[in-house]
Amino acid sequence: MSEHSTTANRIIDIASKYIKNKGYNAFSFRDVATEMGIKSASVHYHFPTKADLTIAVMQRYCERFIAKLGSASSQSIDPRVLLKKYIFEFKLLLLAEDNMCLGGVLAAEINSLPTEVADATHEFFAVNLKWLSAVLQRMFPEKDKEMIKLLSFRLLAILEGTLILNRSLNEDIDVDLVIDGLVELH
Amino acid sequence: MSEHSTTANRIIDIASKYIKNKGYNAFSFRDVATEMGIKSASVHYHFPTKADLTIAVMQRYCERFIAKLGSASSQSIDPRVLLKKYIFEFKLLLLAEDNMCLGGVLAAEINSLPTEVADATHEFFAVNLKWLSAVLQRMFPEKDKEMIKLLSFRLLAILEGTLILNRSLNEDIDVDLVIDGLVELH
DNA sequence: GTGTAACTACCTATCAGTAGGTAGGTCATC
DNA sequence: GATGACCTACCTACTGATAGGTAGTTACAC
Repeated sequence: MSEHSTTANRIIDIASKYIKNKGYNAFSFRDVATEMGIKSASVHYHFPTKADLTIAVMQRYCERFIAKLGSASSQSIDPRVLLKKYIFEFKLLLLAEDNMCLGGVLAAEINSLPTEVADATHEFFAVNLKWLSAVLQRMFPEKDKEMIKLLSFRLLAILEGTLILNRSLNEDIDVDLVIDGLVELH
Repeated sequence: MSEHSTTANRIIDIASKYIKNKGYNAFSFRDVATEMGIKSASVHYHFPTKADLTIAVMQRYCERFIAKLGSASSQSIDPRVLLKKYIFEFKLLLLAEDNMCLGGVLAAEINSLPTEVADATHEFFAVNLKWLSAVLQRMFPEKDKEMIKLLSFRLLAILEGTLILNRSLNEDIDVDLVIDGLVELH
């Protein structure tokens, strides 16, 4: 559980927006500081390095999503409902601001990221795939683990791919539409 | 038809590798020049600005792909064969070096790109979708244009999404596997 | 209740490094 | 002698980061 001051949280808010928008390598402490109305040195006070700030952004992003999702294995809830919830929260939380996912942006830049940031990005996707796999396995108990892994991978790939395409084509095609009928078929 | 000297072509080769790897904002003229064994000022001689160089990279990338694909509407070829060819060339040409697509990397950074570069990225995906739509329409003549557009979009989204996920998860899941059985079902 | 130490949240000023880009020179080839 | 392909040398702008200072707050000792 990360605990940040209100100022630190505002910094994370703004940094999050900038990273989603421009990527890790194109945002700067000065960007964030200027929008905050403080100096870049003061941002360093809250987050010593750029990597520290980005990790904090990614951690909060990840934590909030998991908190919303809840347990993937809670037997009381229909996995089909859980899957719908996943898409719903993905759109609501992760795509808030600029219709883009932080994980996707950082993943594209992964080879020019500090290792700790790259690890945080890796972790984000790993957590997502784990959750999805648990739900899909409950939906299709007859399928083997490899197949379930592939289905989760495909699902997440479509989500991230849709965002990338929408962004570069200036379109706004709904992920629901792109995913529609994909899972039920199997 | 872009016509470049051998030096210019080598610069494009190296720049292409760097952009795929690190993205637009994390590669520099000095990177390219050093690997070429020349000075960064000499790279400016061939490509006045960073945007010019990146556009040249993207243009050659796009041209080569289209040249390999051939016409999507040539009635003599089974569209199913054409689609297989698309995936084949996508893997062979576009993913050469670092198993990544230039379009996907640039798309993620699109809001921090010079407009001309953003336009070239847009163009790349537009061309891809157009080609795919033509082929899919021949495969499914009964489907309306909107549905065909959606199917093309989904296909390309999976491809780009798979690359993004593979990259950040350090996996190497084959796009064929992720796509398998997707088109035939419809 | 005053003195003082510690802490928080900022500031100014500055650093070394790197970015993209330019001006002007050299030199071989045609 | 013009051109192409490079060079040296340099510029300005910006990057992430650090040092050291300051005002305001809180905590505790006397």
